[in-house]
Amino acid sequence: MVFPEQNQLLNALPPAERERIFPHLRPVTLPLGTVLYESGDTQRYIYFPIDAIVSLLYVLRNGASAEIAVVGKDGAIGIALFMGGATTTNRAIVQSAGCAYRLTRKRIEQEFGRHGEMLHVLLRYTQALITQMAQTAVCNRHHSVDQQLCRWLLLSLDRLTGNKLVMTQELIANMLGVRREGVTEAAGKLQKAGVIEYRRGKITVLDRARLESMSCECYDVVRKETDRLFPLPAAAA
Amino acid sequence: MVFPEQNQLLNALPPAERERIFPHLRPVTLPLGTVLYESGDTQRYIYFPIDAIVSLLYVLRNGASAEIAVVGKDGAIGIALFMGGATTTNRAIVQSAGCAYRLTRKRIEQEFGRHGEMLHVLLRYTQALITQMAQTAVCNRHHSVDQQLCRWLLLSLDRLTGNKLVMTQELIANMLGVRREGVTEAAGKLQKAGVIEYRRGKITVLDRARLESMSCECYDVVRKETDRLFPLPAAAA
DNA sequence: GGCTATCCGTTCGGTAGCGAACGCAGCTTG
DNA sequence: CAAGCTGCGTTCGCTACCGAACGGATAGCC
Repeated sequence: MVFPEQNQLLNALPPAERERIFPHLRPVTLPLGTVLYESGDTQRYIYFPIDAIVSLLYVLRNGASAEIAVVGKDGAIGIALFMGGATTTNRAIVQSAGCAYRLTRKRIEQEFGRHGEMLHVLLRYTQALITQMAQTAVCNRHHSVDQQLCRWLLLSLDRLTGNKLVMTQELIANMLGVRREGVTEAAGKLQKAGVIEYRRGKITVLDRARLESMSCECYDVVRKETDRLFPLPAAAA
Repeated sequence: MVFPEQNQLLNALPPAERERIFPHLRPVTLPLGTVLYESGDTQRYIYFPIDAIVSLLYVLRNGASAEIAVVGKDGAIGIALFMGGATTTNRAIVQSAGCAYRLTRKRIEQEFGRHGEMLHVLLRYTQALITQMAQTAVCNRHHSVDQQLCRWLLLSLDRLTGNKLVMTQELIANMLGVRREGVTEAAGKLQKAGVIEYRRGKITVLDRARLESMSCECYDVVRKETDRLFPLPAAAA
């Protein structure tokens, strides 16, 4: 079973707001490859993933692409709805199948207009998202494919349960904005080192600690900043 | 003379809010190289540039750096103050000397809490900033130094009056996150082509149209999105 | 059981950008 | 005027990554 509280943003709401909002949440299942919105689309819903992972992907005119940010149970898709723009220049595509709750544009605008905790939660999340995007920009500039693959695997791992990912090298390459061969080579090294096991689109992470040590600092920075903005209930109490 | 209205965000405010806010604005001059805040600093002010240009720069542990976004009279520095985080993981550094107006943290929080037009303007600007950061990430991945230099010159040019920049190749290299030699080479090509004139830290843009055509699509995308979010008074009327 | 699509491994030549190093011209300073 | 610093041009070897192409293995499907 899935519950709205499994999304960390919804979970951060006080009881009164939960009661008000949760009845309007609608659960949806998101198959792999679903496009939640396309660049320039007027977005209709805001999505709160539970066990799905969604990538914000930018696609250039020549077809080349790069991932801007990853969103899972830690966040929401459809920021532009309450930022005032209604559209963005990127694409939101389901990178790992799963389910999510969604809210209509009208509802989220109403809720945002109340200036309750939902507003503050969403704004704080937006800042976390900005941090992730900034880090992605720097990472694209300065770090090797090897390092970036580690970062990417960790980001995905954090948003799933278990240590298995379902993801072809071709798709990872699209996300990282590199060639498939580059991913093959980097993944090969990780496999030889015994850090992961790769088999026809199924990745098993065997040694997470090593993966973290082989990643660039970018993963850690984003993670620490997210933890700062959204302290775990235990830490907050 | 400088006036608050020269900043496009302040200019977008209705008369009533201007009357309320403008008395609290304090003009400051920002010499080249001034650091408005450092990564992790609790930010004290929000700045609205008039003729200064500020770069949001990310500095890696090994000293390498990359620009995340450029802010001039089209925006504000200190987003984190109203997003709820108070700090960010980047540095804000003055890239072109000039002046700005600033507001204390307390004032901007008060103003934000009123839920007036200022809130909406700042959120819309935040979305424009997100667009610019996303584009920077993709640009870092896919485009050549030559193209990125053009993009960068255009971004700076838009935030200044006239066609001259004061900026060494060394500094540009830091912003773009590339070697100084790379900038020298790219600038050399532009100079040979008669597009710019470069002389000891002083750049004169001779042929802006050519510069635009030699730039990657990134400049255009960001510009169009900014225009969409902040239509000029003429277009709005 | 055979066919086919998908997914991954490997190779090869080409190139953009890196790191390091050196030199030179033009401002500034004493 | 000499000295020095700053900003720019140039060079060389090196590496990571690209583009294109091919081949093998696996899984699904009829």
